[in-house]
Amino acid sequence: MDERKTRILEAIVKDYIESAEPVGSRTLARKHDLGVSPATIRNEMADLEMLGYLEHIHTSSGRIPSSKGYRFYVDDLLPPRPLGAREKALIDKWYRAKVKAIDEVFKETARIISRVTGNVSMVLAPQMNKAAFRCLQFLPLDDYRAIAVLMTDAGFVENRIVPLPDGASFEDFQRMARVINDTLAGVTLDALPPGSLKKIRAEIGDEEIYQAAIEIINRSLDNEKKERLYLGGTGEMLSQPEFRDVERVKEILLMLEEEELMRDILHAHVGNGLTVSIGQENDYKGAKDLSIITATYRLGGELIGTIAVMGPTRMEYEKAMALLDYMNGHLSEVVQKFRW
Amino acid sequence: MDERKTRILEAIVKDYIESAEPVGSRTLARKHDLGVSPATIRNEMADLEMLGYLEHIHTSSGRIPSSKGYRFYVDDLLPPRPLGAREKALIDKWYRAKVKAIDEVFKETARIISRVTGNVSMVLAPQMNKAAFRCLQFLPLDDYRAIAVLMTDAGFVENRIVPLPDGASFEDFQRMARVINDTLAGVTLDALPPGSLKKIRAEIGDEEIYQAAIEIINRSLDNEKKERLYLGGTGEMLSQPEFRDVERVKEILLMLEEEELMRDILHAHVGNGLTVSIGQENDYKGAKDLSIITATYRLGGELIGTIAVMGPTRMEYEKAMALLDYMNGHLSEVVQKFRW
DNA sequence: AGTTAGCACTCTTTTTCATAGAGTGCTAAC
DNA sequence: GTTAGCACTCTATGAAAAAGAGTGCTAACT
Repeated sequence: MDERKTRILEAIVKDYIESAEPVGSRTLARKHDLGVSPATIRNEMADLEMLGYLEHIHTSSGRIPSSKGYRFYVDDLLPPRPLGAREKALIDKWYRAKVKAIDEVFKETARIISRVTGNVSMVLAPQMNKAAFRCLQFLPLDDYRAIAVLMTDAGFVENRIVPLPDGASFEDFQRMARVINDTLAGVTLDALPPGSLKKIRAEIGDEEIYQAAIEIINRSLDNEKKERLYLGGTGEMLSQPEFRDVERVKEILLMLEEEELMRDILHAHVGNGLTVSIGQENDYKGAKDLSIITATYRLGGELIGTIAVMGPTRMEYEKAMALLDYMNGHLSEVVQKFRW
Repeated sequence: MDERKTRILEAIVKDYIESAEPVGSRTLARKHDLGVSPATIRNEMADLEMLGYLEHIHTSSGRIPSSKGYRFYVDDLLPPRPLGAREKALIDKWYRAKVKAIDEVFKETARIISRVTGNVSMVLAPQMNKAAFRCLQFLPLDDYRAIAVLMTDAGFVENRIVPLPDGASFEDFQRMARVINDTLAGVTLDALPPGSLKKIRAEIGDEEIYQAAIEIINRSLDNEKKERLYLGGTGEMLSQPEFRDVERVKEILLMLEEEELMRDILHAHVGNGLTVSIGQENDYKGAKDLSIITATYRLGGELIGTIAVMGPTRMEYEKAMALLDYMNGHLSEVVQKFRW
């Protein structure tokens, strides 16, 4: 990979990202001032194809970048470019206007991402079990039931209706809450230390109430393991010429509707900061011609959520990465603020 | 509209719903045993077109039903058919397997509807302000803040972080909660009787705490006026031949992403029980070639939510209506159960 | 040895044209 | 009132031709 090959590859990737059309040697020579003739470019292209950076649809159409080509472009050619001040200001303004509740932060984040990039965006809201336990309270409902309200570090409140076991009174539950609060304060929900359960059991005494307590904690965990997924831009996506085929669109929409699947895909891609996964590199076979960029946000060093862009491999990586990076910082900050 | 015209119109609508192709006289005569020749059918078709029940794309293609044609079909020709026992059993089973929390009832309802009808489905979860106030509680958070938990009749719990005004203690808040609970129990949130506010004010005494109380109630209302909208089947929809055109699909997806808009559309269509709105009849211009069927569910006579199917005017009305009717009853029941 | 011009060849896209098929509308006969 | 027949219209389909873009290779050039 000498200097010239690099420049030509870069030009091809850029052109293709812009035009969505296979790039030929002549056009390339005309548009970019590479200082060599189309013939030379053709030779270089043949080399680049041999090396696996480019692909050929058929004998006589221009080249398109392969996954490897994009990979090289993203890793070695893209200067990390921060988002422009104007865009930042716009985003901040949008947030201020739209966001009234914590839920909406995620929704609007997804919206902004899809608007700016023209692709599908996904936002995984913080997982409760990754957040630390803060406090558990009960509210009386009637003689048989109470509402358990569970709060975490990240500003989330979860509630659940729980039946009172026979013979237990609301006061028993209050006591149970006190014990649990004392024991679990600050503990991460997905890693309850085994000792703490024993301690709770000992403190509570009554076996039936202890079972109820465990039940509540487990139920909350159960539900919250499925973090909320916010999707945006399914309509936007159709502007991309690669989705002119309705069948393909259908496949993708069906995929997007499988929340479980999308969560799995996002989890698989989580890394440190920005992660780019290009075409073939994706594990899921329905995404072999898609690229996924993810960014993760943290709270106190602990990973609690993910935002992502998904689009055709021919994607404006630079823009998407800069945006994701910014939104990520933003989101971390917002979640931070909601911490108490 | 004599007997024969009616039969012919019915045959055309059914054929068109099934095939999505304009229906011609010859084919119609062959498939249905109408006892008359194609020529007669042609004459009748011409009449039906004159009367506005049928339409013509161009001189020599078969007829397709107009909005008026569908309307006649739906109103006068469709026998109200309940859902088959097998389907019902399937749905009930599905619910049992999938639904673990109240949220999921709505999500899965949307999913079932879109699966069965092959169209987009929408479910509006109960509005809090249509439900009756049940109880307000506070949980201490830190020295400056508390969590207000608001519960309603319909089984929903809403929480919100509220700052304690200067000089107020948590005990003041507890007292305030007591007053509010006593005063507002059973009152519908969107119609707080003016007298009750005065009463609360008098009881609380302290002006600042009173303001905080009002603030909390208002904020909750504010947020809950936007009931949750669950969407399903955007992928399913693409199986319909009328959506072979990507541009059209894009428009619809963009429309569906506008939650506000969708809510408005649903609200506009709400009636008693099943409502069918066909093509032109729709107010929103992006839905002029779509039909929307809605059903509303109630709690104690009060309307609290809506479920809907949206698809091309060429829709299996019979199936969709039967399904919606069943799901509706089901949902009313579920919400009822969650009542306390 | 690297670079370039030239040219034959390939493959796609677009256009044109002809044809087949489905359907209508009208007239005249039943 | 119903039907058969027929001319006419419009669409869909497919073949063939032409245009366009691009490659790969060879030979010439620096």
